[in-house]
Amino acid sequence: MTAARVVVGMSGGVDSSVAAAMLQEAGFEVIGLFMKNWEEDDDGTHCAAAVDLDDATRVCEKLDIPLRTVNFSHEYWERVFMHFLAEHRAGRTPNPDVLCNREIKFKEFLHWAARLGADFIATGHYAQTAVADGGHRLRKGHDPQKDQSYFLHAVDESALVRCLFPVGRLTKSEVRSRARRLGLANHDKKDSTGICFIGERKFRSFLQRWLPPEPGTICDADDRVVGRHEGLMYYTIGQRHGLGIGGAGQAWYVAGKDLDRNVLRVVQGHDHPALLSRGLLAQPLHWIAPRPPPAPLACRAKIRYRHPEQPCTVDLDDDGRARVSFETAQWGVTPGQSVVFYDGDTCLGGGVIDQALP
RNA sequence: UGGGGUGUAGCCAAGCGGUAAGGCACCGGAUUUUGAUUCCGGCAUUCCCAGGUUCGAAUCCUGGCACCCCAG
Repeated sequence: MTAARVVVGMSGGVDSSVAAAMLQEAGFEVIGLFMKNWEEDDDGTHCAAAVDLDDATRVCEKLDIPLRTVNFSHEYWERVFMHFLAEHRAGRTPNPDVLCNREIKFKEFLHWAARLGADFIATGHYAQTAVADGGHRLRKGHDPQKDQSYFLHAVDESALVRCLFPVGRLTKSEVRSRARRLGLANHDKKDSTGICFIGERKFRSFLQRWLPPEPGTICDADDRVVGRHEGLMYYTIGQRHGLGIGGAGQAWYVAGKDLDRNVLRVVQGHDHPALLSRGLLAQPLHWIAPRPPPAPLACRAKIRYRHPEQPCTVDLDDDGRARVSFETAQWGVTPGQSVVFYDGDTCLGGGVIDQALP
């Protein structure tokens, strides 16, 4: 009998490298795939993708597995980046990586692998899958510090069926020591940050390339002018730096945006009540399983990546919009970001925050 | 023009004869597969200017200059 074939998305980082090695050890026929989904821009300094391809190539040579490359830049641009820009234009703060996973890594990549006759695809995500009640579930990664299920909550269950996350049952340090034992050159490579496939950027000037400035005033809660902004789309709720407001008292934070008047609303002090929300509305929603769960649903929710999950109750209205009520008020609830629901270690799904409720 | 007050980093602001606190902003780094938050580090050889007293002045004295407030 022939070994199952798996295509591993290789980023050039440790996690996907170790994932490939683990699958190989487990007896799979492993094929590596390096995705290039962003065309280099004028910066010139961002040759990181070339370094990453280099690292992926060396790892695959070491493991003696074939490495293919593919370019989904067009799909990324159309289905992820356009939406990313539209959301910013609307004054919201999108999470492009959530979309990237749904549209590119676990859709385009999956289709591409299927055409190659693959039985599965795999990535270096810190997440796990499980079968329960006859369905596929998404579970948190074993390492609580690295769990990336938040970014995967929008992936369709039908895709999860064909996904493997080998490093999901390891901790980051276990992954690194495995890489070291395997003699992988990238065992000590720094974790990647910034938007997936794009990398770290000076965010405002990056956005400025597509969204031209629309300067206006910055006002406090009493509508007094305290500064000037360059365009509402460049700021996000809870943001402190980059406002340029000096003077007496505590630091200033972005509390809201008045799009009609082009006014950025700020408040003084991290603990200002205007930064706290008892609840939120989210839409559209994506449920993994069971979907949708019976409402009202008592569970835990994350408002952003790497924030402790919060006990809450989720109610659904007729058009499938969620109303989330937290036990304790949450800081900096931001429209455009994802709210992701958990039942223990199971990621139930989530949605896009539409509105923070006082 | 009289009377009072104030002039310390981009902005607030302590200091009141012993060799420039702190906060905000800004910059750098850490954390981070979004954006934020958070954390750590940096940030006035100099206190409006010019003289003077003193071992020693941002602090005292003299004279300017600027701004603010109250009178007119």
